[in-house]
Amino acid sequence: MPNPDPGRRNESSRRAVLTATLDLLQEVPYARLSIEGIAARAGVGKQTIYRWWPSKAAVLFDAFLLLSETSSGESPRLPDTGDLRADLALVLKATAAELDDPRLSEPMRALATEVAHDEALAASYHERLDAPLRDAKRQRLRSAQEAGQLADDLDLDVAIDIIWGPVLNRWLQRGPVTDEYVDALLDTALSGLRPRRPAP
Amino acid sequence: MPNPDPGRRNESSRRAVLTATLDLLQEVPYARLSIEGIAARAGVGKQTIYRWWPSKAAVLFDAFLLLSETSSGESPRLPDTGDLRADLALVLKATAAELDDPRLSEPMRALATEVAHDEALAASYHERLDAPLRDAKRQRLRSAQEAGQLADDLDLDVAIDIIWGPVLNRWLQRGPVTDEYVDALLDTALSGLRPRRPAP
Amino acid sequence: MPNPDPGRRNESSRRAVLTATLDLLQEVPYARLSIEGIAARAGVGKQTIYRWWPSKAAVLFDAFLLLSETSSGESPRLPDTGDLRADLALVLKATAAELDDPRLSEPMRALATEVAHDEALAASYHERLDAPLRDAKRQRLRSAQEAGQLADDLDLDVAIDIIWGPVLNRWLQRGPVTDEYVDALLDTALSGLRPRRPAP
Amino acid sequence: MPNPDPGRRNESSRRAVLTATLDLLQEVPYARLSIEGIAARAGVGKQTIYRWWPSKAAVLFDAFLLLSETSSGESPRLPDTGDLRADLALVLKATAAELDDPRLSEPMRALATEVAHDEALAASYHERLDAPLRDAKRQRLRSAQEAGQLADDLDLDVAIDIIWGPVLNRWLQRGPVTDEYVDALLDTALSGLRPRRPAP
DNA sequence: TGCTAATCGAGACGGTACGTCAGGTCTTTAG
DNA sequence: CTAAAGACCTGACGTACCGTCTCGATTAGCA
Repeated sequence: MPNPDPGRRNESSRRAVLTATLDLLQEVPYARLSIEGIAARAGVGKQTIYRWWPSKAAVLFDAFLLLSETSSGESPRLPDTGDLRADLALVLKATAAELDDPRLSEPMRALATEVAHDEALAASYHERLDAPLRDAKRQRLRSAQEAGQLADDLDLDVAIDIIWGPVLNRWLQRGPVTDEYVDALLDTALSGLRPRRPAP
Repeated sequence: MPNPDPGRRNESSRRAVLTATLDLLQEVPYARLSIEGIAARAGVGKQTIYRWWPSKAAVLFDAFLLLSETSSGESPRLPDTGDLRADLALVLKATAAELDDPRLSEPMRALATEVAHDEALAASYHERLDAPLRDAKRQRLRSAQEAGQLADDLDLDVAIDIIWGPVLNRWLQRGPVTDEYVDALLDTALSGLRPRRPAP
Repeated sequence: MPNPDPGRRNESSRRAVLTATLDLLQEVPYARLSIEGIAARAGVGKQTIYRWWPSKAAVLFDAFLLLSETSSGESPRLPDTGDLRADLALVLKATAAELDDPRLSEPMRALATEVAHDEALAASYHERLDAPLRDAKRQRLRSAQEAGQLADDLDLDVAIDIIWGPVLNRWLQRGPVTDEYVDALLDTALSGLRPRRPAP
Repeated sequence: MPNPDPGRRNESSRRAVLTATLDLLQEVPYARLSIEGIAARAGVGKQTIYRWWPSKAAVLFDAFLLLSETSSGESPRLPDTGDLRADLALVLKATAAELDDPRLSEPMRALATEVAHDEALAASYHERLDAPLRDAKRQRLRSAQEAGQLADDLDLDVAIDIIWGPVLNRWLQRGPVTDEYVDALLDTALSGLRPRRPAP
């Protein structure tokens, strides 16, 4: 059941709106993205947008959802070669690359900032976008934990924050997220800030 | 000389604009903050705002600067009792408290999201707001490092990101930043994700 | 057979539309009367209206027709007591009263102004509504003429215009149509503007 | 003092709006005349119209006023050759010609129908447009009355209605207003409907 | 009496215009 | 010369209706 909405909603209009949104985000900054502009580009009446989405942010969210579903399978998984450090580096560097690609990063930036201002959108974001990803990350970490590569008493959600939080935060503050940064981050996070005890 | 602008700029108008901005942010979400609204509240002509600030974000930035200067001294310092863990917990929990107080968090949220979208503003932000804070943090960590409480080869900037990044990220995504979270984060970050003692 | 339309037209829907139109005209000014509003009030699909009427004005016209048929018999007649002056005063004062009653005057005003703008509607108006009334008026005047109360060479249609034209015109321009006005009008029209007896 | 409005109203914008209104009325029926269209044609922001006029009808009224001031002097007068019948015929036929010229008749029709629906506009209409004309008509009739060409006890306002009412009414109902009609009307109105007493 | 085609209520759709808000520029008046 | 005030053109907002177009679900005539 791809269409959760009742009524006689026109699927092709829905797609037109979402793709128009994504297209426009490549051309104008999010602040200049207007419902009117989306409707015009999509060849759709404004009312059709207002009928099905409560806000510009909601359109953006669905557009981003469309993008995510297209780019990846339904339930994402992290690679698991047995080498946690390598797997995480791979994923983080891929993420960093996405964050550099305007096709993904512009909608993402817009979504991130809208989430910061909109409680309801934040709930949707966590439920539909963040949770599946976080599950995949947790699963990979648990696998490593079971292999003895992570501390037994490690809080995996905190661990996820320690690995991904700095990257996202740096990106949002428009700092460069280089491969070197990822490597340094992973080394530091995995080993911890304190001195390791020298082997006796 | 806190006023870098030459000419016969009217300081009382400047203050009126900035305080009006902060006041309004307590009443309306940032998206609905308008130049007209600020001018009206400040009892100032619109042109006076356009004359001295290039954008709404710039006004916001100066307003936030005013707020920071008021709340703390010019060069902030982190407490240094010798107990790094305790000092960091104190600071992070204080930060978490500020992030819960709308008087600070609303302008902060607005600034953070504007920074994400505006390269020029991001530069100002890093230079005028982030850098001094980061210096203070780095200094505290260096002190700990010299006391042997942190690894000798630790990259202090990465360490700062690992400590503060998760908190800011979580806050921006509207997750609760509790004292428990801060404690768990600090424990995990300081010790690292890997087991301290590899199984023999 | 009052229903000239062939096919399987639903008479109850027709009535519902027309009475909804009349009802709404008591509540909102004609300019704000909408097809959607009529359909909703009538409990009828919009298409049903568009199927059977070419325009909002056509609906109004039929609604007015319904009103006229209800209030009077099919072929109206003017009273004929032999006293022309009295009969005309009676009729004109009754008309003035109707023009003061929103139940009739609102649809009437709407119809009159639509007629002014719509050639086709004007034709229908003259054929279906005005002609029968004018016939009745002409008949009454002819009766008076035959009784020697009106000039032999009088153009009855012009006479009708001289009697009813000022009243309708005054009403449309929102001037008060009082009994006194009717009396003065009749006296003046019947006697003419010129002095009856030229000075010797 | 041609500009009764306070503030810094831009006279050229005012003129542009009014002439655009008149121009558009030559191209589209009044019902299709939109504020948006006027603003676009006049090269003016919509807000400028909404700032100075309360409704589309008010714009129309001012436009018509402009037209009237242009076509005639400030205080209009009716010709007075001493021959009342001839003077009235001249004026009425000129009026009939105007009513046939779309340049005047379209705004006039629109104004007449708006007046029918809008009490406030009707007041303005009577004060600013109807009254001066009616004064001129009354003055001409009084002159005739003093010359003994009209009955001494004639109510001049009723007389005006009897002469002009039928013409306006016929025009609004889209009947043809021919010279023959005017002649018949004048003859009948001046002499009255009743038989004249034969000279003894 | 059952078939089938038109009609029905409902309402989504691409549009146009509404009347309002704000953006950023410009002009006017006062100090 | 600056500042408050606010008119101006522009563009987007979110809403109301337009007239057209599907949708099942009656429902009425003919077969």
